[in-house]
Amino acid sequence: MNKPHHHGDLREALIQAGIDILSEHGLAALTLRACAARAGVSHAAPAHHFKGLPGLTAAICARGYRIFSDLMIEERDKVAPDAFARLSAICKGYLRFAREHPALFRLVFGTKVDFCNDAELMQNSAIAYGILATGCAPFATDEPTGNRLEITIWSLVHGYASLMQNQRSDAFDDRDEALEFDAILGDLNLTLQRNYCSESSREPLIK
Amino acid sequence: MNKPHHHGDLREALIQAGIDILSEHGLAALTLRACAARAGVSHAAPAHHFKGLPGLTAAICARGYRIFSDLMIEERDKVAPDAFARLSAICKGYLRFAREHPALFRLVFGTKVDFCNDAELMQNSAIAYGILATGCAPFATDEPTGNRLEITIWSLVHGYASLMQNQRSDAFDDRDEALEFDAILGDLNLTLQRNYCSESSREPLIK
DNA sequence: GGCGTGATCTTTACACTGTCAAGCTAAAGA
DNA sequence: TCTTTAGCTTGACAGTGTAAAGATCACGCC
Repeated sequence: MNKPHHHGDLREALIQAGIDILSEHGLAALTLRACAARAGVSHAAPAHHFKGLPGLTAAICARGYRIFSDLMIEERDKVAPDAFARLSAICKGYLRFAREHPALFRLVFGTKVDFCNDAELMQNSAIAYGILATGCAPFATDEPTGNRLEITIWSLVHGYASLMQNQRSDAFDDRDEALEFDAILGDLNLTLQRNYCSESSREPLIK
Repeated sequence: MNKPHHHGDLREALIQAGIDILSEHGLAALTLRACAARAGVSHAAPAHHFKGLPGLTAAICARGYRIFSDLMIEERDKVAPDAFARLSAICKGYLRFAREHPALFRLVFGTKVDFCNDAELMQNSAIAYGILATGCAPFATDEPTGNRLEITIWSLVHGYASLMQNQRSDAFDDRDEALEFDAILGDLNLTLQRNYCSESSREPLIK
């Protein structure tokens, strides 16, 4: 056999195998052995890089959060420097994650992953939520309700994404989801705070 | 052995076993063999009543939806005959389901259950969502946006319940969730529709 | 180049899982 | 009473994750 004994970058290959398997075969197909086989190693090899299946799962989730963040950033960077447009775009990215990566979405948000033992997962999760929080910030007051607005929007987009993805009701049939969610966001009648109004007017000058 | 060969009501016992196992040991402990053992039968006995593990899972979900509906109805029936109070109470029941039955919540909303082959599951699901829809109805206009309001509230309460249950962010630490969600619902500034105003004033006369 | 060490993998074994099929038990109906 | 059918048990098997022993090999030192 001319296959080297040492893979070279097995940890990364296993994570990517997991992402691919989720994408092609769904959540039920994500097993340690499937990932190992796909990476071209024996079924017990992953044990060196991860603390069992839970460890691999956490690492795939951490990667999932990065993909999630990238989609939100991608959508946000497509729109004009307008606070509402930006928030709307970030939510669009959120919905894209659910739609384009259904199994990964379900893994990330539906499984009981042990956060405390994975620094990368905690970091990537915080980054992802931070993107949404910055999208909400222009509309948040300095009062205690400021945090409530963030919870509201987060609950809204997360709930919508979950229900949309489940497609468990006629209510979600045949819809342009991004368009509808935009309308829902509009229904909230979000009010820009005063300090953010002045920043908005300054931005064209910078560019 | 004085144990009868025929259990007598095995289907029901297996479903209840599943509910108990979820409650006591969490979602990962829900196996065919665990349910069979708990019901006092061999591991292959459930195959006569359910189409494998997916069939048992679907039946447990159907039961889960009933528990879900009961909680929403229970909370709704505690409050005054006021449209907003009723909607708020229904949402409180929704959040109670997530908090009091975390594993069941995750099973019902997080697993890919095959709906098309289980009439009871479809029916119970429709009943549950119907309760929420009736809570929204007094605030829905006859315009196409009427359905949007239902989606909005549904997304909101579902997202909030999911995130609260996951407890993945400091944003959800140390909170009275029912109180907060009430405030969030209040933030929406829902407007009663005209026909419902007249019904409200008629109700005391009926009683 | 040889040797030692540690990292990285393979192999083997085992227990748990769901499913299948044959066989057993017993309840219901003729 | 006999036959049929429902309802279960038993045994087998393949797939799963984990543990432990063993093999391979990369690297550094002499």
